[in-house]
Order: sequence, then structure tokens, then C-alpha cells
Amino acid sequence: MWGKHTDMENEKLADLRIDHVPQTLREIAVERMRAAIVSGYFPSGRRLVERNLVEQLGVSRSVIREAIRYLEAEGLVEVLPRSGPVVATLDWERARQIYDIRLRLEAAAAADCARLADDAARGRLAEALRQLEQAFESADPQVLYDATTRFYQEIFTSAGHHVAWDIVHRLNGRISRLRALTLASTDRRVSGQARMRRIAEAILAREPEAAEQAVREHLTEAAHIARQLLEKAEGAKVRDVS
Amino acid sequence: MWGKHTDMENEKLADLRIDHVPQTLREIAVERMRAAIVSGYFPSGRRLVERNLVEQLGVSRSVIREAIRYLEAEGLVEVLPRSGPVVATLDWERARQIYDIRLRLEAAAAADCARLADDAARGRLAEALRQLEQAFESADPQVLYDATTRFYQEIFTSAGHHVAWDIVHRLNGRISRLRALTLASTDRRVSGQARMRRIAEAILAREPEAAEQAVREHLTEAAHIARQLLEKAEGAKVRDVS
DNA sequence: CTGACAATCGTGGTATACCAACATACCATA
DNA sequence: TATGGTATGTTGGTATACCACGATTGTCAG
Repeated sequence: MWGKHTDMENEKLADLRIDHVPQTLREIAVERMRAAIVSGYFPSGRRLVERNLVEQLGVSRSVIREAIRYLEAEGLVEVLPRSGPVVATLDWERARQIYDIRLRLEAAAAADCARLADDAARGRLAEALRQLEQAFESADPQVLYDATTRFYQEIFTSAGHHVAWDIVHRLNGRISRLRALTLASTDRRVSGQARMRRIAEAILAREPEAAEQAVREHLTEAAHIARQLLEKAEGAKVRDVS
Repeated sequence: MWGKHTDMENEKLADLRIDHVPQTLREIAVERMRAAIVSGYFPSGRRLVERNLVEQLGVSRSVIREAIRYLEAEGLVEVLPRSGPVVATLDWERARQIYDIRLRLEAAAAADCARLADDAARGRLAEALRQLEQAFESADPQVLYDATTRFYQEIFTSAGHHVAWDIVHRLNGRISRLRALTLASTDRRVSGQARMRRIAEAILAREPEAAEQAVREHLTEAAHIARQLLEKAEGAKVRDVS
């Protein structure tokens, strides 16, 4: 909770001022739309008609348009010429690249975290792991998704890799539906939990190489599962409008 | 009657479609503003007053605002609450992280490029190197900057790392003034040229490890120069409010 | 002369209306 | 049936108005 939120909005929450965080309508709109896309409420390829969004979110078109620009730069939305914005689609080739980048950045962050984290950071990481394992017990995929996000966030911020976290966080948004699926897959619930515990244990034991290796195995497996899911889905992509 | 065209343009000419790049006003505005920031015409910390930009660019406020949202998500602009957008500032800590990410992604791209590039890609890389060396002779820093960008772009795209190139490209925007300074520094003109040639040679010789190592040395040196420049500037930052 | 208060102005945020260009679907007529 | 026009919907783009807030400035009382 005091842990950082997404880099974007947290600076406002840090101070304890009572009055009125200047969260603008636009920021709220971006959050809502991002959540709607990430959660799959707006599926891949869905057209985002501005005037519909206006009434769905209850804000003016200016706000919607600016929010779309932001999400467009984030890669969550693509704007087709003369047709308007749609939720970005994801093929395996792009997903593969994203997993590859995540692997490199997360391995580096885990290693640096193992090297640099002080006791306070270690405590937060242990706590994040505890909540993560609790989330594995829970049936709610959203809870699990959020817990893994917080777990990784703790690793990145403890390592001081704020820029990398920002990048990974955005990439995660683009593969969020894949992540939700891989996290939910049954084998994954077992091996994923074991692998993530190994990451945390390596960091807590200050073993950078082991942490790096654990991340590598974890993500390689995740990418493998994602590939199967995605190529299966692409095979039957006639009905992927869902 | 038409005879054969080169592979490149043939497919477009085959059908009679009018390609018609739509390029909206907003896109143009984003490009102009990005160029103004990257080139240093809008220095770090400079306020971007919307109504001024309206008359400077000759477009309406809506366009300006949407362009600012895009650049904000890109990290080139930050919006201060109740004060408006300013050109993002850069301290050494952030720059260090950016150089670190670049190092990892560029090393991976160079290695994959050495492994995967076909003859056509090799030819393009050789050509990019040739133009780069020509640019080193030229006195114009902008020419040199563009040539290095194209050189790296060729490496990333030949390796198929499109997502990574997207990320690196944006990161480069954020450290563009630093890059311009490091490229212009006199020792850099010598060693930088030598190191970049080594990168290209390793790729052309299909030696992934050598390419990776060459990138690593190149970027480590660049970061070192950047640090000196930046910390010197920060030391005298009392007067950078301009 | 100084300090407090108020008027003013500049700025960002938001909402609304309007127009042109384009695409699509539909329909009427030859 | 095929052709051509029409209606509708969506987007991009623009203009304008209003509000809230903060900074500046000017004025007036002490």
C-alpha cells in the first residue's frame, strides 16, 4: 500500500496532504480504459468509438480523445487510419519479443535486487511473497494477477530499476490477457508458485546468479505456455472477437 | 511496358491503389514538438504553454493537447499539477538506468542480428555503416545523430527485435541531448567510430558474442561520457532555470 | 512606507457545437 | 439485376465558452 503504485500516479499519493489529489478526469479515464482493456472487458480488436465511450464513462469527448492518445502511445490502443482506435491485437511474434525483453529486464532487476536490497526491502519482498502465495490459494485470478504484479514491482523498485519497471509494466499491460491465462493454467499454479518462491529465496539469500537463473526459467516457462495458448487461439481466430 | 521495378517499390505499384498516407495534423504536431524537444530547441524544464504552442504551430488547442498527451506517455514531457506540461528533465540516475536498458537490449539485438541476418540485411547494414562513417567526417551533429539512429535501427530490425527497437527509440528520445553531446565530444568521434565499426564487423562476420561485447564496450563508454557531461551540468544547475 | 486585501489576468481543465472527409449500408430506379 | 445515389455513422479537426485555481498587481488603510 505504501509500496509504490504505478509510476504514473503514485507521486501524488506519497504525501499525506488531506485535500484533493489533483487526479484529473483524464487520468481517471485513462485508468478506467486501461483497466477495461487489461481485464479483457474490451477484447482485442474491439473498436473504441469515441462517442460511445463518452456516454460509457460520462465524460466529454476531449477527455476521451486525450486518454486515447495516451493509451495509443502506451501501445494498448492502435489507431487505424480512417477507422479510428481499436484495442491493440497481439500475435505470437510480438508476444515472443515482449517475453524476451521482460526476461532480460527482470533477470537484471532480480540480480541487482539480490545485490543491493537492504533489510527493509527484503522485508517488503518477503511480505509480497507471502501475499503472493496466499493469492495462489485464492481462486480469484484478478487477485493473483495483482499479487504477481506487486511482487515484481517490489523486485524492480528495490533494485532501483524504476525506468525498467515502467517499461515492463507497460509491456505487461499489452500481454495482460495472456498473463491471466498462463497464471490460471493448472500446471502453472503449481510450478509457477514454486518458481516464484525460488526467485524470492535467491534474492533473500543474496545470490544474484541464482535469482537471475530462476527468473529465466520462470519466464521461459511462462512464454512457452503463452505460446501454446496463443497459437491455439490463432488457429481458431475466426471467433476471437469473443 | 512498365519493365521491372526493384522489389521494394514493385508491390506498391502493382496495384493501382493510392497509398495516401493520411498523416493527421496531430501526428505532424507530435513530430514537430518531439523534434523541437530532441534537438534542444525546447530545453529541459521549459514550460510548454498550450496557447503559445497554438500560435507557434498554427493548429488548434485540441491538437496541441492531444499531442502533449502522446509525448507525456512517451516520457518526453511531464505534466506538473496545476502548472502544466514542461519538457522532461533528466538526472544522472535516470540516464544511468536508460543506458543500462539500452545496453541489454542492444547487446541482444546485435547478437541476434549476427545470428539471423540474411544477405540483404547484411548489405543494408554495410550501407548504414558506410553512411555512418561518412557522417563522422561531416561536421553536422544532426547528420551524425541521424546516421547512428539508422545504424542501430538496421541492427534491431534485422534481428527482428521490433518491440525492443520501439522501446530503445523512445529511450533515445529522452537522452537525445546527452547523445548529441557525447557524439560531439572529440575523443568520442575517434573511439566511437572505431567501436561502431567493430560492432558492424562482428555482425557481418556472424560472431554474436563479439558483437555483443562490442556493443557493451561502446555503450559503457558512452554512458561514462554522458555521466561526466551530466554531472558537470548538474553541478551548475543553479542557473538552468534560464 | 508597509502590509493586507481585492481585482485582474493567465493557465489548465472541461464541455459543447460544428464542419469536412470518408466508409458503409441501404435503397430506388433503369 | 446492376448501377448509382442517399442516409447514416465515425473520425479528424476546429472554435468557443465556461470554470477553477493561482500568480500578479494595484489599491487602500494603517
